[in-house]
Amino acid sequence: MKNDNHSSIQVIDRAVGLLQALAQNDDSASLKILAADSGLHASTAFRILGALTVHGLVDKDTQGNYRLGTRLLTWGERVRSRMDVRVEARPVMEWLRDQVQETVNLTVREHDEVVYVDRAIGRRAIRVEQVVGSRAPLHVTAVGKLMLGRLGAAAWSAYAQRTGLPRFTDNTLSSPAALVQEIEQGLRDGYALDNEEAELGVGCIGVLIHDASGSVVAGLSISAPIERRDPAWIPLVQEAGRRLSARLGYHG
Amino acid sequence: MKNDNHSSIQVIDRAVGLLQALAQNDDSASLKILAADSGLHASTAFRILGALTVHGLVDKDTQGNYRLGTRLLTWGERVRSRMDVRVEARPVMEWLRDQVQETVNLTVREHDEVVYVDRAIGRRAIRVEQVVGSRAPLHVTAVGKLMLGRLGAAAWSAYAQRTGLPRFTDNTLSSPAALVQEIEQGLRDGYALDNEEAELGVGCIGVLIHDASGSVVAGLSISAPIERRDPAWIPLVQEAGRRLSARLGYHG
DNA sequence: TTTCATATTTCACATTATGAAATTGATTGT
DNA sequence: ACAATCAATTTCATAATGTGAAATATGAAA
Repeated sequence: MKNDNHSSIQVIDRAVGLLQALAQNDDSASLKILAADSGLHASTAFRILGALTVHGLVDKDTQGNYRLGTRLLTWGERVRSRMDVRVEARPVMEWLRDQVQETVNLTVREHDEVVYVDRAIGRRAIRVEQVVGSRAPLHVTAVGKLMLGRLGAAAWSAYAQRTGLPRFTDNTLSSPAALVQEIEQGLRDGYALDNEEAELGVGCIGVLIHDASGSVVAGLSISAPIERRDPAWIPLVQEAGRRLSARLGYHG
Repeated sequence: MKNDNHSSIQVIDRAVGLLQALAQNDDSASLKILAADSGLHASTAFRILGALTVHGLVDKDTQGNYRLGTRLLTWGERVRSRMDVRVEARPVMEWLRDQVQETVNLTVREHDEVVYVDRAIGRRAIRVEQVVGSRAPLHVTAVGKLMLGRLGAAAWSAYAQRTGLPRFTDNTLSSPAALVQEIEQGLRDGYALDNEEAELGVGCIGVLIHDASGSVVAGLSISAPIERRDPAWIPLVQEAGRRLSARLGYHG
């Protein structure tokens, strides 16, 4: 390590320096200029720029000059929508909650689990409430099955193997075949249900939320005592999902 | 190099892998999960994430988990506005050209020069035309002096030393003191002039264009035969600059 | 065709990044 | 309150990587 800052890695410092130099020019820049701006030997700059290009952080224009690559747009959008999603979701969640008088949850996926990040609590005395910050495995939640669905078939089987699909109730989908069927159905329908799979007595209707780049950034769901859950709410959840995705710039 | 792809640098591949893992989780992620997703040893992931954090590509939330950092938002915005600026500029340039019947130019800065990237040609038979793709030194153009101005005082003197401020006409500002005075005036006024400094007989009025993050992304200017240039056009150029910046998301 | 500037490739080796092990800190269970 | 467990962080010997100087290739200009 070349300095007291023990969080320094020379190649990363150099790569970021090159990206900064690209960000400071308003158009594309030649290898010579980038090497000069970053203080690097041209062959070093050349190789680092090549590695960044392979990953889409840099690309080359038609004259062979370098510029910032579109991967940064994608990641930048992830940062923006992370900042936006809770703020944008609040009025939509309250709208949906007021339509059906039940709790509305906002979740995000973290690896094999959904994490409850916000909620609009239902107005009835007997209601479902999830603790913000709490988690549930993907396969036992409506939105978690959709999130898993969007990761692709290889991810479904890897998830099933990794977790063993533990049962939470008699209704939990515990075989890979049943899970795959449910996921495929949910992707087709554009919504999914939790039929007392996580907890007896609790039923959910969930949809996915997309950002401007089309990526899934969250899940939105109604949770209610199973006897009150009403299939008539499905279009309302889907409408809320569309509204929130649109607020995040998704127009797919 | 570990594979045939000669554009590979291991640390960059690893850093990008970690950033991708962060992008795929919808919320922040722990070190353990990131190491597992990326196949890296925890101490290796720890150091790489630390280096990325120093540069703002990653940050840690209040629970100590990692997430994509705001520098990516900034760079992503640079990519977006590069894509947008020419498209958004076209109607504004045509509007401005129609107001004054003279050529309107769009430029970007590349190191010590402005590059002409688009134009709306004036309608009079005798008119100023710059070739798209051609360049001029910053100090002899209206917008170039403003662009240099926004880089800060240290950059002004470095530029003067590096280039020697070559004279193009008797009107070129060739002393550092004269250039500094002109730059400061332009930053105060919110526009700058080229008084036959690049070419005898040609006068310009220019303003800077900003993107949503407040960065300068381009310059916009009218170029006319000096005897036709009219100070009454200054508010029109400023209005065109505001319109174009607003279209790019700037609200400052 | 020749010249020149920039981009790209090669390679010996100096320096960096690595991973295994140890240590520290936080959380959970008793 | 204390012990156990787990994740994060630090240390350090060294293997492997990234480096820069030199050579070569390429394309534009004269």
